[in-house]
Amino acid sequence: MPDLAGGTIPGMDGAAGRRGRRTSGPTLHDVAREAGVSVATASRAFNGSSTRNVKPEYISRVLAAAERIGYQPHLSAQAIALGSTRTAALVVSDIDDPYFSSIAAGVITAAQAQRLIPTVAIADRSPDRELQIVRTLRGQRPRVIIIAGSRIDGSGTDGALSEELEAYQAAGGRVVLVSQEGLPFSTVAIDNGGGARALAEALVGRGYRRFGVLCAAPAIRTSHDRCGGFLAGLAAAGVPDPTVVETAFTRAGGYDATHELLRGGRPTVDAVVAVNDVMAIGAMTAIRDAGLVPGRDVGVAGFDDISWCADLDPALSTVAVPLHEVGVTAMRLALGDDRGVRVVPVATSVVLRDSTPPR
Amino acid sequence: MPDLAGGTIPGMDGAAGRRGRRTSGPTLHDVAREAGVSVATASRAFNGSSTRNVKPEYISRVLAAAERIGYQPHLSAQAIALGSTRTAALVVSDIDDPYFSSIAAGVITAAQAQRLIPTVAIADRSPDRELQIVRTLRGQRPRVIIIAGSRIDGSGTDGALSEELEAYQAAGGRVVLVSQEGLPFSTVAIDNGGGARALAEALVGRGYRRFGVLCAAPAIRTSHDRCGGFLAGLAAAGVPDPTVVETAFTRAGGYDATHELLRGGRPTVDAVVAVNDVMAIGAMTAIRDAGLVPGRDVGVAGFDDISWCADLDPALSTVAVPLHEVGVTAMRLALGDDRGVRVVPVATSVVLRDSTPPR
DNA sequence: TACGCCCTGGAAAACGTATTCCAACACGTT
DNA sequence: AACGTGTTGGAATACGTTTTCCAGGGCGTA
Repeated sequence: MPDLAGGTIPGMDGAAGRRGRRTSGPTLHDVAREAGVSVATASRAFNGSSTRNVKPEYISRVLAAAERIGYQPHLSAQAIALGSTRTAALVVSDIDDPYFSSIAAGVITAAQAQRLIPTVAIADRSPDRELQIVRTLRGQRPRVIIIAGSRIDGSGTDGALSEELEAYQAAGGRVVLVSQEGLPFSTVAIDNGGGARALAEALVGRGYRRFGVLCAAPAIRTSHDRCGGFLAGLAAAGVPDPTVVETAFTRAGGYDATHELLRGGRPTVDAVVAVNDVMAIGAMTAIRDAGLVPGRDVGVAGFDDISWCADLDPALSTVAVPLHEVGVTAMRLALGDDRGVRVVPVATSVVLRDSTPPR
Repeated sequence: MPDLAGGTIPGMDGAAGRRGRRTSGPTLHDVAREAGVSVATASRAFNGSSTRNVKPEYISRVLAAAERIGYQPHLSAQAIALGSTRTAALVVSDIDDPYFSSIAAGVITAAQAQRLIPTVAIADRSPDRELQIVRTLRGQRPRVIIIAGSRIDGSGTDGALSEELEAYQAAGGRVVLVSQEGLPFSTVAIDNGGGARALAEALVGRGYRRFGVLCAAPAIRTSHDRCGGFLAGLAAAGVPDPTVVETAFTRAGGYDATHELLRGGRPTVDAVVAVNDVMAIGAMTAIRDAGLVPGRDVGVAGFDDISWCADLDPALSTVAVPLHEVGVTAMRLALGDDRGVRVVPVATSVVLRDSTPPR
């Protein structure tokens, strides 16, 4: 097919590429030609190379030409030439969960502030998926990879994941984990244990004694830590062992477990405490469906302080985690000069509202 | 500033690249060498080029070599060679808002299913920011750009935005807008007007007559359409004109406006209807803060049916929008064969719950 | 046995940008 | 006026991949 030279059908393909290749948009060559300078000069005009000056007149001429033909530098080409991209990868379990979307908001905002392009992947709460994602992520050559999942201990993929991340780091990448201490990478460590412990003390202080604790599979680190902290707090306060129910780490899990807990008709617990807010919200609905009034008949508390806790009725008692800040911190940690593993603690604070009135 | 190359101290950089350039990870060359074949063959071994076969033995040898040295193809380099990337860009106003995070979940999931890399940008509800984002997005050369913002009419940037997107499309990109009819691009059109109209009829059917309508600035298209639809529905039902209050398109806006509306002590309206759920949630809280009971004293309704509507007390009446599906549809539309502008309608449906009991 | 064809591997070019190296030039000093 | 120095533009090369083009080998047919 020696069609080239556009001789065939000169209509249609207008600005299309030299060799029939569908080239997308004007290139630096085009700008240079338009401005009457060399590509080298054009390139320098944009990102004024250190150690080199380009005559102001040329700069403005190049900039004008670029503006005129609508040039935008090809980021992939830059990445190739420079040897490093300007993308930052974020892996979350489920972007539709307010816990993750708040963290994501922080990460993305921080990334944009650094002129980085944030990419986000959803792992669907599956360690296998997470591993697979990280693997393909490496092809992207992002500057940083931030993983805000629910670390699952002993999931079998941990070794492979570490290995993958290790290789990524060896190639110059930066890894930051959110709330997943235990793997050998920099981490934003949410004080889950301490917060849960403080919550236990606060609730005992308000007169609660018989607790139903809703936690997820013990392999889910976050749940494990929160649950453990809460139990420790109870023990320290000399309160008898609570009823611990294991369920899914979701709103539905909270609903189901509470439904089960309340089966007998009259409640056997003073309060239901869930390891996160969405579970607690499910619990509140289950309490209502059982014909009881959350807060009055059964106290309810969660964890995270997602944004609409205060808009519930009764407003939900919880442990506040500065999620947005967690995201920003993760990004800052990833971009910091400090190579090597660092753990940045993030404090949590108990917020008592009407869902756990004094009793 | 970029770390002025460790070139001075020759120690340190171990596995670094040939010319001191900080090369990230093994390349196809390395794989080829390791497998004892040429780069061409190695490349073909991975993505078995059409019109070419490579001997099975070589394929497995290459794959084994790649596995051994932990090779991942450099996506930027592929993008350069192929002339097109595998990224899909999503622009949202605020990822922390459940409306957008649900749509984002749909878009991202659909993108991943197509092995595309989703990038997301946050426009912070600012048209200027949005324009700026789209501009820099073009440098990314994404296959598709999906914009789920709150189109703001007459914001002054509309022309420039269209121009930018037009240029992007001309270069082979695909643009899809979510719920922003009016611009000359393919759109997933949420039936805001129809849904609002149906809501009006349903509420009138339940006995409500005096409405307080909370909408945002008329320039915000979504708000405008919903508000207009609701008023039309009321008019059609022969109900007297409601009190329309203009406020911010957020939870705080809903709260403030309702607070104002209820100032006189005894409510002058039967129901408060907000143009989205987060505003309605703010309204419910304001109603409570005024010493009234939402649902019983004042009906409340929203729009979107974000996930926790049913967990509120009273459960929030609203107009359901299949947000996840909207995201998926946007992606499908973007990837479809069909060039040219298409508008895919998405139906909405009224969901009456306890926040608007029969009156 | 010779010819031609299909098949497959390798060398080289291309993608768009940044940068190194070289040449040309202006300017100040002697 | 000659020389050195500092500055600036342009050609060429590199980045990692895909793809084209070319050459060599195996095989069937005449």
